[in-house]
Order: sequence, then C-alpha cells, then structure tokens
Amino acid sequence: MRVFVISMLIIVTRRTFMERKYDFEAIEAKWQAYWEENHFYEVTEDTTRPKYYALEMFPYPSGNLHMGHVRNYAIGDVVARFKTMNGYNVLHPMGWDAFGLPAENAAIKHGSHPAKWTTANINNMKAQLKTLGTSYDWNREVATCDPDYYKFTQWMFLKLYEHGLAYKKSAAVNWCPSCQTVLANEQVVDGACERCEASVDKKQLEQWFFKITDYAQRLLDDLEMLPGWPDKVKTMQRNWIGRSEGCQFSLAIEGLDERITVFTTRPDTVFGITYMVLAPEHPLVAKLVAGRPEEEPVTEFINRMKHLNEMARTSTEAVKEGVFTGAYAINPMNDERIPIWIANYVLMDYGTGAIMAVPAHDQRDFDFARKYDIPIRVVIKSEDTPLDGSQLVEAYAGDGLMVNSGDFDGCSVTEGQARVIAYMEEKGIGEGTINFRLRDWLISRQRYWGAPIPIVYCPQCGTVPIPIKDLPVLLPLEVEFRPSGESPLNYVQEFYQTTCPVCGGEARRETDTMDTFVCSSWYFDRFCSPQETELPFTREAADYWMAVDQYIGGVEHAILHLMYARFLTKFLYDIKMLKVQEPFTNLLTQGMVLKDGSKMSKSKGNVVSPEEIIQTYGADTARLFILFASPPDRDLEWSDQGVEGAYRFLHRVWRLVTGSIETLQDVSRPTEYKELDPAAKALRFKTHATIKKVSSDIEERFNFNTAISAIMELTNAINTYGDQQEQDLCVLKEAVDTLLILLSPFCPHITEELWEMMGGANSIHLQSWPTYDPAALVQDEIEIVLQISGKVRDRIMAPPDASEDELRALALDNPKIKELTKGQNIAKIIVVPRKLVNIVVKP
RNA sequence: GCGGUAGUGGCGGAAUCGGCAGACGCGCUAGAUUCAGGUUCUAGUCUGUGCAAGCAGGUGGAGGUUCAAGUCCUCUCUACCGCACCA
Repeated sequence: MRVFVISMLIIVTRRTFMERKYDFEAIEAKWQAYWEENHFYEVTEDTTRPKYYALEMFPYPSGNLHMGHVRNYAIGDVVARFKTMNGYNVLHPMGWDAFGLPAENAAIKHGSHPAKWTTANINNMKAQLKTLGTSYDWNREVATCDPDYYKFTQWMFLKLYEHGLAYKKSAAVNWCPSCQTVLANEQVVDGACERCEASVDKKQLEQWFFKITDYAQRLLDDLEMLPGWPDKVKTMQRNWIGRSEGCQFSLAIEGLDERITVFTTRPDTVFGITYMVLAPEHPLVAKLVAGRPEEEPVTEFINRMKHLNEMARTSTEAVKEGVFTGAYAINPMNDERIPIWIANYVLMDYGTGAIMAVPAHDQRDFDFARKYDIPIRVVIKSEDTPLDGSQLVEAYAGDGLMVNSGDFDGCSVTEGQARVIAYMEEKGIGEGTINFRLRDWLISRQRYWGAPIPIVYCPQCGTVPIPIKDLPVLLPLEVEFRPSGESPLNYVQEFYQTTCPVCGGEARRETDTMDTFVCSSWYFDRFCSPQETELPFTREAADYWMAVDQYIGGVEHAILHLMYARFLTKFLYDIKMLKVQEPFTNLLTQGMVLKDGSKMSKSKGNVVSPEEIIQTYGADTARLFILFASPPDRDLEWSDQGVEGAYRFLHRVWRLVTGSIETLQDVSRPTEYKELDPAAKALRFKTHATIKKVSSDIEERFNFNTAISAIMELTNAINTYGDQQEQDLCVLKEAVDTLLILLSPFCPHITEELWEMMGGANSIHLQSWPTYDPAALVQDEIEIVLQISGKVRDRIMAPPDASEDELRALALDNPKIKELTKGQNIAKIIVVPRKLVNIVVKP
C-alpha cells in the first residue's frame, strides 16, 4: 500500500531552539578524524561502478601550503566529492614531488640533510592539507624521493635506454651558474634560469638526453584527441613543438671537400640566394677560414658572440651583425657562387645551424643584406612588387609567381615549392623534410638530490645500464655538499666506485642525477598501484584507472610537465604498459591567487597564510571564499572582507538549520506533493531550480562561483519562507536537506555536522547527489516582457505554454502598450515564447 | 613583431543559445536590536532627472548587422599571458 504523507500546515513558533555556537574548530577536527578512522576515501578497483580519476598536480614540499595550493586542492576536492555522490568510484590521491634543488640549497644553508628537510616539510604540509578536509586516499601517498618510487623512475630510464630513447651526447647546454647545474631548454625563460632567474650560460658538456623529438609528430597530432584541454595550452604546446615543412639540401664549398646543409621553408626562393650564413658555433667555420686573411676578424667575432649571454644573443631587438668568411659555396640549382658569412642571427640549435639567405623574400636577410651591401634578387613577383631588388623597401614574403628562376619561372609559390623539392630529390641535391623546434630533453643534473641515473662506465664494456633486478641505485645519504658545478656524488667513493654488471670488473657509476620532471612524468600511473614492487604499476590497475579524467593545476606547467608526461605516457603505451595514449583527458588550468593586484610573494609582502585563515575562520570558510570569489580558470583577487562574507554565510546556514531542527527533525518527506500554497510552491520551485543549476555549474562548467551564489539564493529563499506564519514542513525539510547536500562538496565539515544534528542517515558525503523534479519546475505563470521598439515598457504574467498568438493578443491588450502605441504604425510584432513580445512601431 | 585572453557599479563578479544588464557576495547609507562596539535583522544602493509612478543614458572607444547586441562583424585603445631573428 502506498502511503501519502499529505503536506502539513502547521503554525510554527520560530527559533525557539536553544542555538548552539558554530564551533568550526571542534567540528572540523571531529569529522576529519571520523573520515580517517572510517576509511572514507580509500578506494579499490570496482568494475561494477564507473571509475573517475580526479587529480591535482602534486606539490613540491617547500614546507608550507600557500593559497595557490588551497585553491588547487579545493577545486579538486569539489570535483572528487561531487563525482562520488554521483555514483562514481573516485580515485583521488595525493603525493609529493620531493626531489629538487631547494632541499639541497637548504641543506647547504642550514647544515641539514635534504632527506631530513624534505621529510619534515612533507609531514608539515600533510598536516596542513589534512586540515583542509580534502578527500584523499592517503594509502596511495607517494614521494618521488622514496627509493620505492625512484627505483621505478630509474626503471623508466632503463626502458627508454633499451629502446634507444635515452642517449648521451656532448652538446652546448644551458648552464645556470647560480644553481650550478644544466637546465633543459624548457627551463630557460628569457635567457634566464626559470628557478633563480640567474642569466644562463652555454657550456659544452656530455649529457644524457631523452629522445622526445621522436615523438614530436605524435605529441602534435594527438592534441586533437584532447577536446577537454584549454585551447591556450594546446596552442602553447603546438608553438613549442614548432613544426615546419620545407626541405633540406646541401651546398658544396669551393675548394673544400665539405658540404653545408641548410633547411628552408621556402624552396621556391632558392634562385634568390645571394649569400649564406652559418651560426658562429657552426663546426665548419674553423675549416672555412683556416689560413685566410678573414680568419682573425671571424675568430674575433665568434669570441665576442660567445661572451654575450643567451638573452642578448637571441633577442629580436639585437642588431644583426656578421662577418664574411672569405669562402664561397655553390648554389646547386644554378651553380652560382655564394659568399658565406657568419652572423649572430643564425642559431646553431635550430635546423642545421646554417641558412640560405634570400634577402628579397625574408625580412631578416633583407635587413642584413642592406647593412652589408649584399645584392637583393627578386624571384617571386606579385603585381604590386618591383622586379628590381634595389627598389624593395622591405622583403616580400607574400604570394606571387616565380621569376629569375630558370625552368621554374611562372610557378606559383606553393607549386614552386613542390616542384623544387621534387627536382632536388630527383637530382639528389636535397629532400623534403619536416623540421621541429622541439629539442631532445636534457635530463642530466649535476646535483645530489635526485634519482641517480642507473648507468656505469666500464673500461672494458663501455656504457652499461644497471640491470632492472638491481634497482634501485640508492642515493647515498652520507654526502658532503659543496656547490662546485659537479655532482656531490663525485666525491662519494663508495657510490661511484662499483663493478661492471657485465664483466664484473672495476667500473665507475654515473654521478649525475635525473631532472625532477622525469619523476613527475609518471606519478599519476604510480597512484594506480602504489604498493607494487615488481613494476612501476600493474597493468590491471592502470587499465582500470587511467587516464586521469580531470587534471587540475597551474598554467605554468602548460609546456614542461604536461609535455613530458604526455611523452612518457606515449612511450609506456608503445611498450604495452598502458592502454591509453594520453594521460589527462580533461585539464583545468586554474588562475593565480593575487593580493592587491599581484601574485602573492614574500618580496612583495602580500602573502596571506592559509594556516592563519584556517585557524581564524576554518577550512570550510577558506574553501568557500576561494571557490566563490572567481571562476577557477581566472585569477583570483584575495579579499579579507570577502572571507568575512563567506564566514557570515556559513553562520547564516548554521543558524537557519539549527533553528529549524526542532520543527523538522521528525518530518519525513512525502513521495508526492499536492495542493501547495503559492509560497510553498515557490520554495519547492527554488529548491529544484537550485539542484538543476548547481549540478550543471559543477558538472559542465566548473563554475563554482555561480553554483555557490545559487546556494546562497536558496538559503535566502528558505529564510524568507521562514517568515511565513504557516509553513509546509515537508517542503521546508526538503529545502533544508537539499541546501546541505548541495553545499557539502564545498564545505564538507559544517554540512556533515548539521546533517548529523538533523538526524540524517549516516554521512552526508554518502548521500546521492539529488536530481531535480521537473514537475516542481513547472510554473503556472511566468513573466513576459513587453517591449516597444526594443525598449521594455511593461511586464505581464502569462501561462508558460502560451502560444505566439496568445502572447501577441495579451500584449496588444495591455493598457500601457495601448496607450503608447496609440496613433502609431505597428510595423512588426516579434514574439519569443516564454520571454518577450516586441512591438516595432514606425513613426 | 606574432598568437591568445580579458576590459561590465566603489570592489570581486553574474548574465550558459542574440531576448529584462548588474544575480550572488563585499563595501557603503539609513533604521531596528544592543549599556556600547561587534554580531544580527530591515530597507536602500549603475548614472542623470523627478516627491513619485516614470523618463533618459549606460557593459574601454568608434562604426556596423539586427525588431533586439555585454554577447555577432569591422576598426581601435588598454592590461595581462605565451612565443619571439625558428630560416
């Protein structure tokens, strides 16, 4: 038998309940302990439920949580809790990006040990993180400096080595004199070290590289597979990869048995070459000038370039300059003699370090040619450009037809490119190629606090990888720190003195460690099976959990971390460890937390400490404010008064709920609602409209700010309804329950406490996310705007399903409209059902 | 220089598909509560004008498309971010 609980109409004496204070400190501690004791957020694979992997970028354990972390983890926690309440089996882990320079610098400065310093910081930050009330499965915690973890970072290295993707070469690398180590290209910003901002030098060193360039095309193409990533990040990655199509060909050198290879994207302009340029570092330069009168000025020029830092060398502002080498090359297309120059504007690390110069059609070459009086020959002619190069005011890079180009005259630019390449390939001069700006990933670091590179150098066997069964290569703890430009491991005899795994003879270990970005390129895989001892992760666990459904972190990692993680994921896919090709299905890049318009920093003295905020107002307030103040992808301006506002709101909720416990405690919600009075109906409408809005704001838009404002509106509506003399307690109960559930992902503690006080079943966080009742959203009447020529003149109430004709009739019958349109010609009437009627008049 | 994002009250922001600009919060004003301050509650708060109902103007600026533009198009200014001699 079905039982209908008929809506009750009861006269209520309001707020007679003895109100308990909102003691956030006690409440937050109580529930954090409860969740932990009851293993609330620990998960295992469960094939009966859909999985969801929510991940925030794990922090470097600097010692203290800052507001950026709070924002990051508050956002992630809302997503994780929301998905859990929607029936997903949610993996939400946390760990530590625990290797890196600051630990070592702190060790040098304070005489502490990096391991000790790091562990202390992790403990401190973990405690801080726990006071935030985040729903992490701490059983899966990892720290990259843990031998159980870096054993598998070394495993990654060995697998890459095995597949020819890790190699050692001597290269001119970025050297940070302050950090006393080399840096990857990605870690050099404006010619300065990304970390310490010291000016970066070039140094010729033997270093280990990962061959990320083998994956350049896939890294580029597969961005298409990521509709859930911000376009901004994808664009940045595309630019970084920097694919350009063109051709490569070599030129003979007059009087020398050597050839110079150049890359160009404009093979259609090869007949316009009037000189060529080598980078000052180009290996052939010395041979070209040997014994010539030009040798001295050239050497002088090269020395001068060497002493300029990266910034001064490569800046667009830098004036182009160069010197003639005295040598000539031969244009393979027409056998012309081409003078060879060296100049600052050609870079050794892009293309081949040498260019063909076509001043008529390249602005840089044009500027240079004008400066040094080198002829300019037009080979692409448009209707508006001169044929005589000396008349050009600037290089012409546009479309046109080939001229002065022998058999190729008359070809269009695109046609010419294809034909020249075909000709070169036929004659064996050159070939069509694709060039990338992306360089191989330099992973050697001359520092101590990192994962040792698992390689030994044997006088007999050469470079020998450590067998996987012998991992980890342990980082010795007894080390002396002296910033010398060499790895401190160079002074630890017990470490570097070893035996060769192949021949058993005496051998020397590699003493460089790996870039920490290697460690962070696969941690999300490790979270799937963090206790696994044989492999970095088990296939079964990774097949179940990967890919990360929602990744959240700062945009500063748009290139570095995200590119490296994508690369390693593709490699793991290739060696059949993973079945996904991309690690992060959806990416949310959060904005910065600002104070007084600029990023919080110690030097500016505008840092707000999360610890203090949590102590003063509680985690729920901190979370609420930070989520309410701005949409997550935009920068957020910190406001102490805004925090007060969030705190006040929670007090309002507290009073509202505690004030109604007595009357609502024993009320059960009916399965059907009938004959509600207008006020009750309006509240029920608001309740369900709020469910609808909050759900879509979280799910579809990540607009937590508008979700929270909708919850605030519901709170206001409940309060207003409370002023009614006669209240429908079922509707009120539904509204209050809904308010708490909708607020629970944002403010997990206060809602849990109030839920318990209301006598709610088990934990609020184990409740299902509510679904809205479409019937409750049906209104008898809705407001229709009446406009005359686009200006609002009146508003009327009409049934929501009123037809266009009915609305038109209602509008024309409206007294105010009648008055204002009297004697006017009605040119047109636009009716938008459920919205407005616009009467267009012509005077 | 190239690419991107943004510009809306005193402030943070809202307006999701071209349809009532300013939701929600902060701040401010007035009143109530209070010994007082704070808290809390009530009312107000884009600008001009008016006692008021109202009327007019208003989303960085200038044009345009449209019955209707914060939203679309063209030009332009400003701020921030990314790339920057990439051959």
